[in-house]
Amino acid sequence: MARPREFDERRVLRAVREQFWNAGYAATSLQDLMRDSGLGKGSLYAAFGDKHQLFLRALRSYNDANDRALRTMLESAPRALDGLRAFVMAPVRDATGVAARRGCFMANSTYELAAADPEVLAEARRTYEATTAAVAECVVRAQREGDVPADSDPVETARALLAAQQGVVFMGRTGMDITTLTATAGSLTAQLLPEA
Amino acid sequence: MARPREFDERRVLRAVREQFWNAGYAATSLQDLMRDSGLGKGSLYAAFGDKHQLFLRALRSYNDANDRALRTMLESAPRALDGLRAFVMAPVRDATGVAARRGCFMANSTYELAAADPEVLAEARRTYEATTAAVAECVVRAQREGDVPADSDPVETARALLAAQQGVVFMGRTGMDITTLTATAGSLTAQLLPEA
DNA sequence: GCTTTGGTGGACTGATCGGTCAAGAATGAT
DNA sequence: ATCATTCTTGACCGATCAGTCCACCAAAGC
Repeated sequence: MARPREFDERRVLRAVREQFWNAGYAATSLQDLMRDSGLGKGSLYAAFGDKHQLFLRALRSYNDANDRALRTMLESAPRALDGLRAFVMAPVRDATGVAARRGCFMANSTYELAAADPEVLAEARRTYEATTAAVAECVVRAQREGDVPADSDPVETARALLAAQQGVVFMGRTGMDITTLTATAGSLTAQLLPEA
Repeated sequence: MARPREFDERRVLRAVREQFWNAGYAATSLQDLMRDSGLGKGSLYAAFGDKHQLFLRALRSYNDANDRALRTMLESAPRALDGLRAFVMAPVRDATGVAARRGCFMANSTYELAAADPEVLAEARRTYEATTAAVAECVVRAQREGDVPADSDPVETARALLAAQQGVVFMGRTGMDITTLTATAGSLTAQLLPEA
């Protein structure tokens, strides 16, 4: 029929996501996106719509990938309690501290845009509800395994763990050194979850 | 000597801070600042320097005011433990949820700029170290009053409480309804601090 | 090999950005 | 009243922005 696309959509989305993640939405220009994706303006617009739609595409794919990874991690943990601990400690998993400074793409976007951008706000809510649900499910398993008190509310516990995790993400964003940050995350984990 | 200023510097800083707080740095234009402050471009530049310097001025004055308010609150608490609880619950003090959605000016700014702006990063570190110190001091008092175990490290405890508080701030920013948010904050407080 | 279809990339546009500057206005000093 | 000084205002600047558009081109069907 006609000329086929010369680019891989996923590759483009990945490049674009890195740029938005590093610099934020407003501080990323179309020139940056063209450079990183290797595409011209016309191609970007034809394939993804305007800057805002492209951003949402990148954000959603990031969240979906994250959600899948989280569920895999939680489900594959030998004991559910280990999964919950790893969840809170996830922001400090990179021992160099680079990842901690970079933060979470969704969290960064929420802070920058959620107040003024309904679509980003909706995506934030959707994502954190999905995360809460996955963690709550893991809490239920931990209760079955006898590691978490049976009388605690799984969803409420999940929300507290998520808030704690995001607190760690935030402290990382302030440039706190990774050693101190890891200690803080560990201290939160120890107090919010039963000891082994 | 010469013509006196027609504006009150603090009034201008307050107006400017509100705008930066509501919209963020990049999304605030000089026109917005002129409208809200009532000043012309020339006056703003003569009095505060460029947009970035003006932003830093607003941010620092916000942090200083916050720090004073925090210390007053902590010191005037009848029992130090009450002060610590109030610290974690502060983000949900406004029962309408409006304040929770708006978040914290310093946290918003950290997420938007700290990765790329060394001055904002430095201000973030300075602020959170000051906050940690104030909270740690209050933890020491709580230990003296017998409400917090004497063997826990005050600074480490303070960092965990700060991270938890910022986690609550973040959840508020995602638009979580104030009732759920308050429950989450309460649940964190209950687990991180001894019951009354 | 010609036509058709859709992808590509860069020139172009109008708007808006942050920042400068000069001319005028208001004041205190003399 | 006059002058020196500082503040105020808005016109103006170059740069950059997101977004449009079109000439060109590559591939598939005939």
